[in-house]
Amino acid sequence: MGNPTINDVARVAKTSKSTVSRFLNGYTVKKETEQALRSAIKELKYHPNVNARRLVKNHTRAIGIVVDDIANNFYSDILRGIEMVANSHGYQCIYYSRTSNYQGEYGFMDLAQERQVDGLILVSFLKRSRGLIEKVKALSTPIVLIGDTNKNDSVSSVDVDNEFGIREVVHYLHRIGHRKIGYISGPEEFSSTYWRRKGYEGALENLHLKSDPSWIVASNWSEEGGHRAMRELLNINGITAVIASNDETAIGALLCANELGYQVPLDISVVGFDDIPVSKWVYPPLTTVKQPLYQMGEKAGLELIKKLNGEKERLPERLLIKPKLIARQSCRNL
Amino acid sequence: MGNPTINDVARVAKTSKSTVSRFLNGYTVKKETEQALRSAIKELKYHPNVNARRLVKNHTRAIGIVVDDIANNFYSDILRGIEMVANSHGYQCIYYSRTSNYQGEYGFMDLAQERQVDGLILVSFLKRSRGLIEKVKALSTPIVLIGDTNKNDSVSSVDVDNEFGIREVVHYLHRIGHRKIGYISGPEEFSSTYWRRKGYEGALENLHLKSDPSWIVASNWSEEGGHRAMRELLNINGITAVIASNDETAIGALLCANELGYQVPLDISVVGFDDIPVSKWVYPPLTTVKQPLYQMGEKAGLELIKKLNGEKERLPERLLIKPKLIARQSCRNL
DNA sequence: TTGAAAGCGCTAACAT
DNA sequence: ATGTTAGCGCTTTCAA
Repeated sequence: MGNPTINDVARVAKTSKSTVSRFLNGYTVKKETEQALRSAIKELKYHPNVNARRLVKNHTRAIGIVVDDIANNFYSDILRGIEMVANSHGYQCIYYSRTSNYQGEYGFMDLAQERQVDGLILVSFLKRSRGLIEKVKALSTPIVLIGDTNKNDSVSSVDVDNEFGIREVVHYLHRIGHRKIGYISGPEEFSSTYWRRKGYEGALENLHLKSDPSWIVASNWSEEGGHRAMRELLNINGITAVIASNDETAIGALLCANELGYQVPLDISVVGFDDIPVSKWVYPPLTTVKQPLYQMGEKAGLELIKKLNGEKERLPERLLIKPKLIARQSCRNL
Repeated sequence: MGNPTINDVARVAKTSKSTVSRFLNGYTVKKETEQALRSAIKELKYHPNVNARRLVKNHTRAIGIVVDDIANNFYSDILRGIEMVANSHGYQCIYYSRTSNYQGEYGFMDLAQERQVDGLILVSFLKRSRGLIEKVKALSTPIVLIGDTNKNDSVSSVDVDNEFGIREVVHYLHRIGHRKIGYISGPEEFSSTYWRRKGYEGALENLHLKSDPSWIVASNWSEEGGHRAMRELLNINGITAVIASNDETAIGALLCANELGYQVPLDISVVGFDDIPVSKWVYPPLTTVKQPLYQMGEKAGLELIKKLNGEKERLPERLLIKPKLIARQSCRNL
């Protein structure tokens, strides 16, 4: 009735279960026993029971990836990156969706504590609470964070260099002649909002460009939000460009400009952030900053695996990956 | 060094491990022992080892969800639906990404065979090969399919009623006066392409509308594809509406019409299928068919759980869920 | 209500 | 190269 076990295999192959186990684990056995083993396994349709193995080995060769919401496709490429390196190192990925899980916000910790996974990667772009960080540090399981990070957390993390990204944009705009640049900021619950705005302000200062608090308007990162923000910004006399802190907002800004009779980029330049797929389909194709999502996943995965292997030489604790400016057609060279 | 075990708990609570186990599994123990147990567990930071439990119980209370690509966000709501019912029945979800997994196309079968999960839900909208179906039927693990299904497969499945969806569209168009309707079909590797086209052809016939092979043009379901297809369709004399078999294609069609100087819906009506988020942002907001994704996930999850519980009364083997027409502004009432 | 003991399917000394 | 044995951490009879 039950599934065939290693004992059954041993029996039909006329050997002992240790030999079966050794064979299964890649140790060499005599040619003839190997033959017998192979045919026994085939005949019985034997498959090892990972639960038994995990119990004795005390590791799972699985890593847990916890996201706020599995149905949020913004992570997609990050997940691909993690899976890629995890698989190529013999690790399986198990996803845990934080919000949709009825075990609650910290339910993912059980994954580690109950020994379902050997390590954890937490991906979230929301600001992480002190409580979360403390809990995570108390865990004996190796862990790495993707997204909101802090130099002082003493837990490994990788993030986009948001500040750098926006700085690049400002410099680009400056290079092609813009001097009066507006900024549409994002929701405060995302840490990137802080860093991107910092990039904007810092770059203006570096370039000795004029700035004014009224040139920064907040939005909720939605298309409508971008639309509203743009309407305000367009009132500013002499403004020639606006930087939106994400693509949806930028698209809203584009639409708004259009409706109000402005031509982009002739009358006003706009640039976004993220490089979401639609950004190249809108009219005009949006100049934006491409997030190195896949690469972030790779780096985080690699870092976790190094930890799991107890390797000493590792990536910097807080790794910031530089995003890349994608110049398309939404900016005018003055 | 090692993690605390049930034995440690027994020792500090001055009782036996069987009692600890019973307590952990919800059996009642004496008031005092309960107290002792609770404080021992807390003191030791004890967490049960699921691998040991799974080994003896011979089930995992986990279901595997296998998708073609975890990074394809089209499934999102399906996953949400499955997670929802799975969690509320005490099951955990484990995701398995088929293509990105180096274990190969059938690697997901190990999930079941190695007893990592109690059941499997396979979601894919690509046509499934005979080989896959056979393998899956041979599995002793309960399984349900989402997406491409076949009445004769004798494996439970749920899918959208694609034929019904397009039929609704044709009837709607007919009701508002359209008589000459073009159709942009999709790639043959998706089973829905077949059913949707069947819906189009069947409805035309039912309504005694004229039809012509040249009114159906194939596309690859991309925006560019829709663009190209539309250019052809626009050459047809007297055509007043075109149905695209997905939203991206419909958006391409919209763009094409615009570029060629047609006004939508004044000069030509267009409707899509899927109701992807952008479809309401485009101009004009796209009339389309909303896929009951979340519901499909729920139904499939429920069906699997019934199987796992050995329940007799179950959903029909092949469950087709009706999608819903969302009338927005891309169709004109003639 | 509790404890003792057997056993889930596997791995890893240790011995041969 | 292989078999014997002890155990991984838990659940579940069975007896008390």
